[in-house]
Amino acid sequence: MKSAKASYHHGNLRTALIDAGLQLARDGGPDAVVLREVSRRAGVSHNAAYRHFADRDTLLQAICGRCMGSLARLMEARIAEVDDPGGGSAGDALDPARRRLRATGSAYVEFALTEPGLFRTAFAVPPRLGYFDDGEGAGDSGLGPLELLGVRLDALVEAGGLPRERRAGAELAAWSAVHGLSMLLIAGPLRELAPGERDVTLTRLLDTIERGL
Amino acid sequence: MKSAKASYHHGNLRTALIDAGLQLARDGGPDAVVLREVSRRAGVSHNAAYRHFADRDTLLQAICGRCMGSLARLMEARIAEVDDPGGGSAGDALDPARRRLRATGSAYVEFALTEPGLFRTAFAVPPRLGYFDDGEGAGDSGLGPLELLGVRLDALVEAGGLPRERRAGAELAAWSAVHGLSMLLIAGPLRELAPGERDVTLTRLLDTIERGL
DNA sequence: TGTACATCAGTGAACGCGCGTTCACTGATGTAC
DNA sequence: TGTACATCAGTGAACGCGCGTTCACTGATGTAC
Repeated sequence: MKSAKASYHHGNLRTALIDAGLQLARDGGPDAVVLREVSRRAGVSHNAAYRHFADRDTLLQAICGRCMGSLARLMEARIAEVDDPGGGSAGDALDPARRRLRATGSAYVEFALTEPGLFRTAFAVPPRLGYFDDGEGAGDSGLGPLELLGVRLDALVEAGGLPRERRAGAELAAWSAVHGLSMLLIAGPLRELAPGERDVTLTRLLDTIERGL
Repeated sequence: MKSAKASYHHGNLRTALIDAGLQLARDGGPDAVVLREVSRRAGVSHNAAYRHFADRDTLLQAICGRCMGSLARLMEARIAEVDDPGGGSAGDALDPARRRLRATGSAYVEFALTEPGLFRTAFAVPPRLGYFDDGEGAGDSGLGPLELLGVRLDALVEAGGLPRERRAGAELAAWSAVHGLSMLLIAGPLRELAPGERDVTLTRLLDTIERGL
């Protein structure tokens, strides 16, 4: 029986560093992901991280990917919660398709509001590095937030709720809307909005998008 | 004839500090607004700023206000560029109203793309301080970005292009959409998008919003 | 099975940097008489 | 018009802090024979 903590070689330091960084990001956003503090929390000297990451930016990039993955997973969960009314009448496919699309958007905003630090970090990939470089940023289904949205839009087309010729690029309009609302609510001029007003605003925004698509 | 530069008392240091800070924000965003560097650029020792601002955050707040004002002014300018077709047929009011609304939105995104540092700074008011505390953040008309948008929506209602019962809260849906697109384009996953694709995306987004309102 | 050795993941100390803020001060300005 | 003085906007030095990164190193691990 060997204690992983006591051993000289950590064994899984890379993961431990990312986990520690996630905790910092959760509390303080991307700027709080500080290499020395991350190492401290992983119980390791502050230069050990260089065995696993080229520099601080590369570590942050990995953490950003994990944040994006968390966002994707919440979206997946909320989509899955929308129950299919089952059999029955023919045109019924439209309603669940719409509800799942709405769930996709409101899960996005929910994540931003409940985990603002992680949300901000998801979009804080250092300039010279890329988003989605490795397979990170995806949820359990292997799809990222944008792709999850795409699947919902495809389903809406199938269900007859969205003209096929308007399908192209519909992701970006819908994505922009929920992303913008999230940003305005967590750090922007709408950050003082009362929770009740936030809900009303989100509902109206989803209505507007649904009509506009 | 006295040289303002040579005199011991600066005369207008407050404004000079804000101007210097704006230059830093323009180049590097809100994090680049560093009190010592601001003072250096204003040609003054690094603690002189405390005669005019309580601390760094208060200085940044003032700079944020100026950034928001710049955004408002570009919006005003682009709205003013939409020429009214003048007299003629009755239903003509609708078209310019729509075009001005679109100009409002595309000016917003234009500002974000051409002045990303100022744009990001406009929305970087320090947490404990407020947006729009003083009369800052407004353009030449005295209205801020959100109010300019509101005026355009009112005009659209007058012109018959927006049902009156949907007027309430319409700002926030439209604002969220252009704000989200801006963020995704300047720092988010869409930052690699080619300029041509950006234009297409913006056009589609404005179409979607216009239909959805 | 036991030993020599290469490899690799850690350590400790140091470099160089820049920041925000506070302190006691001083020089310039404007005002009262 | 001239002078004494209060006020105020600056200065220079220092405090305390924390960061990212690099260096030469050492202790643990696994492998070849």
